Amino acid sequence: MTVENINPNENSDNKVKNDPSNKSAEPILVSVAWPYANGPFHAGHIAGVYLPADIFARFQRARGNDVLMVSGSDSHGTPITIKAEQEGVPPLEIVERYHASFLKTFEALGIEFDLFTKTYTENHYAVTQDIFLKLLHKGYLYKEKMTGSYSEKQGRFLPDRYVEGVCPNCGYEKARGDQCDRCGTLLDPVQLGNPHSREDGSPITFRETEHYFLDLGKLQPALEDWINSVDRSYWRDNTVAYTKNWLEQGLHGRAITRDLEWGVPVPIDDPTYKDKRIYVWFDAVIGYLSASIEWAKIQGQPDAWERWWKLDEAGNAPAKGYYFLGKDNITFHTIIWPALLLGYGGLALPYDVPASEFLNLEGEKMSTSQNWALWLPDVEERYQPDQLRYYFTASAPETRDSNFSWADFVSRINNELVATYGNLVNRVLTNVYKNYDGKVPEPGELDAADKALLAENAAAFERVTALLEGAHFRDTLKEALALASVANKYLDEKAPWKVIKTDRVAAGTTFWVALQVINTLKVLTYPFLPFAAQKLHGYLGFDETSADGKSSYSGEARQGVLAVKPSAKWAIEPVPAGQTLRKPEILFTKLEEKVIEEERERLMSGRKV
RNA sequence: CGCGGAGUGGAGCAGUGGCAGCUCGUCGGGCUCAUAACCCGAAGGUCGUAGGUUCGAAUCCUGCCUCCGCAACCA
Repeated sequence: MTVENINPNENSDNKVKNDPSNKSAEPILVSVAWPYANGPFHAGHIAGVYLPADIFARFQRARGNDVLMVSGSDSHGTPITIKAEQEGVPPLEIVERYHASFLKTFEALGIEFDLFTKTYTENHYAVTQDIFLKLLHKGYLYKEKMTGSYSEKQGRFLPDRYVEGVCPNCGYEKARGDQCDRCGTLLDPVQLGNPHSREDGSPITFRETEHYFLDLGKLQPALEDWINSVDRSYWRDNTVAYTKNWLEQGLHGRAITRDLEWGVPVPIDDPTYKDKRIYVWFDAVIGYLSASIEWAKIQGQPDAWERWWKLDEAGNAPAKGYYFLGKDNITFHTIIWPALLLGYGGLALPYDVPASEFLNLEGEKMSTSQNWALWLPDVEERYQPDQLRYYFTASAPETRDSNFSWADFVSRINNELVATYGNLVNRVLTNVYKNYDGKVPEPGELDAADKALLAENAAAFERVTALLEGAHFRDTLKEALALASVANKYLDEKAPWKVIKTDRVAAGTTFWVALQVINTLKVLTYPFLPFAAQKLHGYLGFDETSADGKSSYSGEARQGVLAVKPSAKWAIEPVPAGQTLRKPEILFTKLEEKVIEEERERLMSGRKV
C-alpha cells in the first residue's frame, strides 16, 4: 500500500531547500488515548492529549513521513453504563451521542485523524477476541475465583468503592470497600460490617465469581528487557518514574473480565462466561491496533496496517509509535499494552509515551461532577480555532499541572499571537502590497543585519525541528514567537517606511528579507496554527489547490476525520521576487477585555456545588 | 510513616552545585509602517518551610506544611 492513495495532491514540483525530510518517508504511528464516550471533551482532553497529537502528526506529515494517526470512542466501561441507566437509554445511544460530539470538536479545531472510530465495531470485537485467544493459548491468561460484592437489588456486582460499611478497625460506619476514610486502613469489602451499596443503601452479599487474569508476572522479564533495551531518558520524567515504580514493586495478575453485559464477549465456549465481558481497560488499548486495521480496510488494502505494526524478521519495529495520553493512563501504555503486545508477539511496541499532566481551571481542579470544566462544545464556536489551539498549547500541562484562566487567555492571545506574530505579518504584507504594486520586491545587496536575520531564521528552523521531534510543544511555540520578535526588532531598526522615501531598493530589500522570515514562520507555526498558515500561504502568493479545487496547504478532513495529507512542506522555502501577493487580511482577531468577565460568568453560573 | 510527582518576582513558566532567568503584566521613554499594534529601558523574588552537607545550595540530604496522581466522576 502507499499513502499516496489518499494523497491526490502530493506536490513534488516545489523547489525545496534545507529539507530535512529529504529521505525516504518514515512510517510514524500516532496513537491517541481513547476517550470514554460518556460526555463531551473539556479543555484538559484537548490541551493534554488531542491537540499535542495533532500538532505532532501535522509536523510529521509536513516532513513527508507516512503518518497513521488513530483513535476512537471508548464505547464500554462502567461510566457509560451508569450514564445510560440514569437516562434510561441503551449504552449505545450514549456512545453515539458523544462520538458525534467528539467529531464535531475535531472538525472545529482542525484536529485530523486518519481514523477516529469506536470500540463498538465488529472489527474491534474481532481483533480483541483474537488477542484474548492468542494470549490464552500461549499461556498468558489464567482463570481464578474471586469474591465479588453483589447487590441483590441492582442485580449486579459493584466496584469496591461503591460498597460502604462499618470499619473493622475503628468502627467508622461509612468506610468504603477499599479503604476507611477515618483510620486509613486498606480494606477488602468482606471485612466490612453491614455492607451496603453506597448508591441506594441496599444490602451487599458476597458471591464467588470466576475471571480470566492476565499473567503480568510471567511477562515481566520480557517487559524489563524491552524497557532496558534502549536508553529511555528521552521519555518524560513522569513516564519513567511511574513505569519503574510499577516494575520494582513486581507485577501481579490482573483480572481482564468482569460480570457485565456491556462489552466485548469473552470468546470461549463456556456458559459460565455467557454473562461476563472483557474488561474495558483490556479492550481499549487494543483499539490502537484494531483502528489501524480498520483504516487499512477502508483504504481497500487490508494489509496496509502492517507498515506501522509488523516486526521484521529480525524483530525490529517498522515504525516509531507515539502514544499521547494523560498521566493517569501511563502504566496502561508502558506496562499493560506492551505486555499484551509482547504476549501476542510480532507487533511493534511503543517508542515514546508523551503523557500530559493535568489542566486546572481558574486555579481549581476540574471536576465533571461539579460541572467545573471548560467544555469544548461551549467554546469551539466562539473563538477562532487557532486562538484556542495557541492558548491550549501555550498553557498545556506538558511537564506538570498547569492552569487555564480566561484573563490569561485574553492576555496571551492579544499580546503574543495578535501583537507579536499577527501584527508582524500584517505590517509587512500591507506595506509591500501598497508600495510595491502587490508584488514581492526585488532585493538589492544584503547587509550585515539582513544576513544576521536570515541566519537566525535558519537557526530557528533547526531548533524548532529538534523540539518538535522530541514533542516539546510549548518550547516550540516560544521559539517561533521569539523569531517573530527578532523580525519586529529588525524592522524597527531598519524603518523601511522611512527609507522608502529616499531609497526604494533598500526598503524593498528589507521587506524581501522580512517576507522570507514570515514564510518560515508560516511553516514553523503550521502544526499549531494550521488555519492561519493556510491563509498566509495564500497572501504570500502561493497557490495550492487540490483536485477538488479546495486549497489544501494545511490539509483537511474528509469523511469526518480522515486526514488528507497536506501539501505543506517542512522546509525553508523562498518567496521569489516578483511573486504576486494576494490582498492581505488580518490573521487573528483581537479579543475584548469584557470576554474575561463574560466567560467567568458562564463558568460560575453553570457550577454545581 | 502505602508509592510517586510538584511548590521559583503580580500571572504563567525555565533553571538540578558557581553572581536568580524567560514570556506576560506594571512603570518610564522611543517610533508611528502595522490589529492603540512595534522597539528601548526600569522596578519587582531571603527560589513552600525548618535544619544539615559544602568554599559555595533554587539545585544535594533530613524533617515538616501544602497541592496533585495512583484510587468514585475525571486526560
